[in-house]
Amino acid sequence: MINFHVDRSSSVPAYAQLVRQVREALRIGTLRPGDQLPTVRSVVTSCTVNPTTVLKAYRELELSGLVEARQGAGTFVSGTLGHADPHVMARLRGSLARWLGQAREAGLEDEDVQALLASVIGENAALRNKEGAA
Amino acid sequence: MINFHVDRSSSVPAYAQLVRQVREALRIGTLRPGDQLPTVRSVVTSCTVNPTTVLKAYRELELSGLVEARQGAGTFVSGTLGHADPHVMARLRGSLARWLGQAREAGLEDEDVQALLASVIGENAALRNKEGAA
Amino acid sequence: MINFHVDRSSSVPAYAQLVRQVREALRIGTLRPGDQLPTVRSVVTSCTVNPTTVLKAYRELELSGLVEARQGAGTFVSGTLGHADPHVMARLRGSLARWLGQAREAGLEDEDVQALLASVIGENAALRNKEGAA
Amino acid sequence: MINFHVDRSSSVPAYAQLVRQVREALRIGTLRPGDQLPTVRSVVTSCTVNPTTVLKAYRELELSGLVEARQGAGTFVSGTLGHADPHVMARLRGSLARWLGQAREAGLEDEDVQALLASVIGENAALRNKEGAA
DNA sequence: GTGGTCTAGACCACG
DNA sequence: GTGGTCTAGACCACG
Repeated sequence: MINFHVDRSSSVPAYAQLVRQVREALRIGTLRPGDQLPTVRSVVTSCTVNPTTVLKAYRELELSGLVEARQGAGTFVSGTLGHADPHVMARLRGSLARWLGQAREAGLEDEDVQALLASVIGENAALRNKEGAA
Repeated sequence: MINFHVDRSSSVPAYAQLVRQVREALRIGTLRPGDQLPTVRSVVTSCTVNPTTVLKAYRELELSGLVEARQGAGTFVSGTLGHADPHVMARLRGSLARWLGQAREAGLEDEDVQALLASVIGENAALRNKEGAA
Repeated sequence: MINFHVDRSSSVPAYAQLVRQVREALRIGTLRPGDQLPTVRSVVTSCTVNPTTVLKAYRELELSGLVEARQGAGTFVSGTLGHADPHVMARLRGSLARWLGQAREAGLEDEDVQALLASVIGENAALRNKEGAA
Repeated sequence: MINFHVDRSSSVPAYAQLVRQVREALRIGTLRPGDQLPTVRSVVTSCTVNPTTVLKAYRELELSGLVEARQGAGTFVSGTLGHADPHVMARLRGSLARWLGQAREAGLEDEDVQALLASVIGENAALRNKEGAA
């Protein structure tokens, strides 16, 4: 079962952090259709947030068709995100982990690594736009 | 000069997006001490945000010692973030770009890629915590 | 609870006056960790300022670690300033009050008294600098 | 001749800092009618401010009748503030300096001392208001 | 022309 | 009800 964590000092709203964590888990396959999400009550105690915050996150996930609340039973994953082959995913994950190891050895911090990926993705998008226009 | 963009549909507040973009540019070396940030008014027109939103972002950067506002003159980078050797940074960027190429070929979307990195970073941190405790 | 007052004719910005009053209250022990600050809305009505002005003050105090805003709950003192023994503080306060009485009898106004203290502090600092250099 | 200093990190505008310093010097007798203020040019270089900032301060002092600009000659003190006997003033200054010595020994910082005076003055004012009303 | 303060007021996040 | 973000826009401080 997914293990939520909420960073109160972040400028991202708490409910959005929960939504993002579910989406990420769906992307990397940690969460699959049929899996149960933590109960609202358990998130309230583990993350010290208000029930309405959790409800807002779950409602947003439900509206995008990713989860389904079953009265009295709990909230369950009902959709998927990303469709890559799990084996390919595992391979890519491995090579990315190796890359991260090198980055760490070179002294890069988490924020450096994230900035680098953001930059490479952005550059990539710019390139494709150009090609698309050409 | 850095080129801001604000995604209004994001749950990340506009001012926080600006802050993050400056921090990322400092991380990857696109922005260096002495460089001028866009004037408040230019960001207002280019990103169609309110002056106070830009000022809030610039003020937060100033309080963390990264930029310096000189009244009547502009806002200038005055600090650094991340201290990796630019050559090493360039090499790592290159290998990450190649990895991204493979990921794209395998059908991964931006959100997949970001989720993967977040997951690998998290796993890595957990490992190091364990080692630290041992 | 601290009672703010804002002097609109002062050249000190309203938000800075609020910040200063909190800092002074922390110094003299009127405000202690755990105490709640007035709600943003109550300051708005009592001092007839704008919510953003109060928020700016509270945010600055929060960034310097002196208070903590809990959304939906209020803003609370979370830090301290000055560490003098309350008893010593009370004694010094008493002798200063007596001194002020004499000053008033001699016809000194508030501004005279403040100027005198500023001057004595400055002289004192100059002396210590000299000693430090010697 | 008065020696200006401008704290750029203060929230008090630069021009207001200059005005305040002249007023304080008049209060404590450091500056007397007939004394010359520094030339605009010299303040510009010593405090690295813009000529217009100095001019604004001098103009404000002139409007309140405290100084007089003589074309081609300079700016001169033409008024007074506070009317205490210099000998009394010197005596009060001495006792305040002794009090400050005790405060310093007790570990109080500048900000503590200023907060204490502000508090004692405020209390005093409250008392007099009550008496006035009675 | 550049940054900074502030108002009046809408609307959101959270408890 | 509490803090937080944001807009539209006036006006000030400074170079």
